[in-house]
Amino acid sequence: MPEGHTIHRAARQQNRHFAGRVVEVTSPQGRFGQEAALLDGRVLHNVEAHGKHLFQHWDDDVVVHIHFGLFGRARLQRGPDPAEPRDTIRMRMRTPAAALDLSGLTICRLVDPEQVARVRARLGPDPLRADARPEDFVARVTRSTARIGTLVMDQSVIAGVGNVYRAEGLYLAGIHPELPGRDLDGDRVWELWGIFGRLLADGVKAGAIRTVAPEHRGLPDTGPARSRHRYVYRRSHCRVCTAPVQRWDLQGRTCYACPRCQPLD
DNA sequence: AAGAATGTTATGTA
DNA sequence: CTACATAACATTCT
Repeated sequence: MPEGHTIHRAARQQNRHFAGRVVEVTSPQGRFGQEAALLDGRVLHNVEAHGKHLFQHWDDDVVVHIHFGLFGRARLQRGPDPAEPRDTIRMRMRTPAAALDLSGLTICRLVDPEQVARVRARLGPDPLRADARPEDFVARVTRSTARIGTLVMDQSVIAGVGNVYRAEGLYLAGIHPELPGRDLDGDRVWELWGIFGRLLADGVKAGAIRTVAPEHRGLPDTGPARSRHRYVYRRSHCRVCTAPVQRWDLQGRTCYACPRCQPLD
């Protein structure tokens, strides 16, 4: 589930329900061990997202670094008596008003501010952050011989884009994933940045990835219901021109493109 | 009910 | 130094 929009949404949700409060932290199966005990009863100050990374800032400069990986999920329950945690829960945060269960995480560790800086130094600009420098993205792309389809998935090039946004963003830009970055005009790369920014912001708002523009929603759609809100991702036919969608492996991930709307030139 | 999936890193190769 | 393949790890859904 998680691309950048999910992580920023989680940060927003945690700030809304837990920031500024004393939080009970538990690790039901002991999967977050003594570290949960260390956090338990502290005040959570602020939660921040950079790309797909989440940083919880607790009292005394204690920071929890979280990464959702492919399977990570955050489930919120309102009210004073949440259901029993299921056995995959890594960390449960709780106040009298709400409980949040985190599962499937690939990273969940205590770090200090220097380690936070080290992680963030490896991340490229995040279109959802005010401090993003889009020119860094444009420069990296236009200088690289790597294919644009692999560049936009590289978190040091742009932070927050995953496999769905890759497929849909490149589709909207009319760029074929196999094109080398350096073959693209700077203008088109700026445009691509804008598209990712808009898609990610929409994703945060909607809590789901829905990329189809209003003018395309009325088109007849033969695709399965689950891909109704997509142009090419996991579709057999292009949402707009109905050409068969190409599907192939790129760096171990399935890549999708419409050969007609995304010409290879 | 096996298999695929909105992810990253470490390691080896050319 | 760059690019890319592979394996390992995480869990849920169909």
